[in-house]
Amino acid sequence: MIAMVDGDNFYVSCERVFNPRLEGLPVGVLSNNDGCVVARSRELKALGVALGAPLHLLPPAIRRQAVLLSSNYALYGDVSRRVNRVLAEFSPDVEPYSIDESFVGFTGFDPGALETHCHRLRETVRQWTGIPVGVGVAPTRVLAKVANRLSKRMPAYEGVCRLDADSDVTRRVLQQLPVTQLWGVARRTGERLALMGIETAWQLREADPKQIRSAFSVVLERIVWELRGHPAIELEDVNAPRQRILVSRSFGRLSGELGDLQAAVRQHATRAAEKLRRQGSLAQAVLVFLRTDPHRVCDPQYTNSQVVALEEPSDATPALLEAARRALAAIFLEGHRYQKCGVMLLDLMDAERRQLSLLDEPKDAWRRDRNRRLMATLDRLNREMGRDTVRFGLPHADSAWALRCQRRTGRYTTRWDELMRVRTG
DNA sequence: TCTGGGGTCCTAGGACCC
DNA sequence: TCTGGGGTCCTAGGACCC
Repeated sequence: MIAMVDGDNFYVSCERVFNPRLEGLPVGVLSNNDGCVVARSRELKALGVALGAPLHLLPPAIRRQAVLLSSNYALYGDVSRRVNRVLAEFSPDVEPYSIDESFVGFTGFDPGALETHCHRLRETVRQWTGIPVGVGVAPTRVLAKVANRLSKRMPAYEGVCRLDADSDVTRRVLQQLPVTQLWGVARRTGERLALMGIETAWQLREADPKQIRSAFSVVLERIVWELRGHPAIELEDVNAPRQRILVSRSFGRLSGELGDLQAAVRQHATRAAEKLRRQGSLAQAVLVFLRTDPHRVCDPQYTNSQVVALEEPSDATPALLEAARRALAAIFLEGHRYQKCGVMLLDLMDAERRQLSLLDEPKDAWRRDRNRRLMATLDRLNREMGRDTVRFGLPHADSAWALRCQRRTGRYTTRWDELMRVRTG
């Protein structure tokens, strides 16, 4: 059996841990740039605010009534790690899946005692971290997701719901569940399934896996097997190195200035390089993209991207910055007002397994070693003394591309200075 | 005025090879 | 009228996730 554990309104719950006055109030957390609502407390949901609702389209009455906060990912990430440490007390097999969800394997545990065990798990997470979680237990991940959903919607379960593969309860649940509510089935697939007369999770479960595979894909076939209680989905290790690294942001306001774009691309490439070194990889190519604002239908639209290959695989910020600069120069057009740009690092490889070239000369090895030590020193300074203590190039003051996040609460668990605001603020 | 960011996997189809 | 066959690799794009 496997459990899916996930935080109730996770971002809101994190905020409430550090500000109990938010309990009982309609609270929302906003995306980057304070753009739209990405997490809602139960009270905010009750006011009819949809997930993803743009902030500027919320009725004034709701904006007055609700507490709307900028997102504070440093805080949420830290709380998430704490929750996972608690889960590890209950099983050696914890697989973090996203910032607010983890699978917990219970292979070899006494099936009869599982629910009691999960109730204790849930209470301990609440006590030690302050985060309320729901727990869904089932033989497969897809069913565990369904069970998790039930654990939150049906008060009778008190936060822990178990679904066995062939019980009457499972059948009734799946018969009432629209197929698009399943993990891995979204609108597009739902539309095509409806044409075949498959609208509930139960109907999908009863479909012929081979037929599903040929009409759709192996992905959907696996979901059929999982619904029947046969595990078919393995999770890739979230700690495995990423295969590509993307850093992008919408601008705080639109800009047509090359200088603004260059500054933003520099910043994104710098961040991407830090992520790259943290996971011990080298990049072989850099992609830069930019685009105008698709919501301004009257403005001329332009979107483009360019890949620049590096001369040799690298994790050195200057090499990546230079490639990004050239990529941007290749696609920048005067006369557009840009809304977003980003930098992607591609063809990543393990730094330990660099292919040595026959053409290498001693000075190449020396240069690489010097670069490596320079980057390591820079990362250490920025880690210990604060981000951007040492950086390449200067930031623009009041940059057009800077994020708006005026409603952010303190990063209480990772910044001493901001923790103090709890007491003084 | 104001609409997020960062990922993965799979498939189809083209290029290329012998 | 009929114009090989089989394989690999790569890329773009679709679909999905949180």
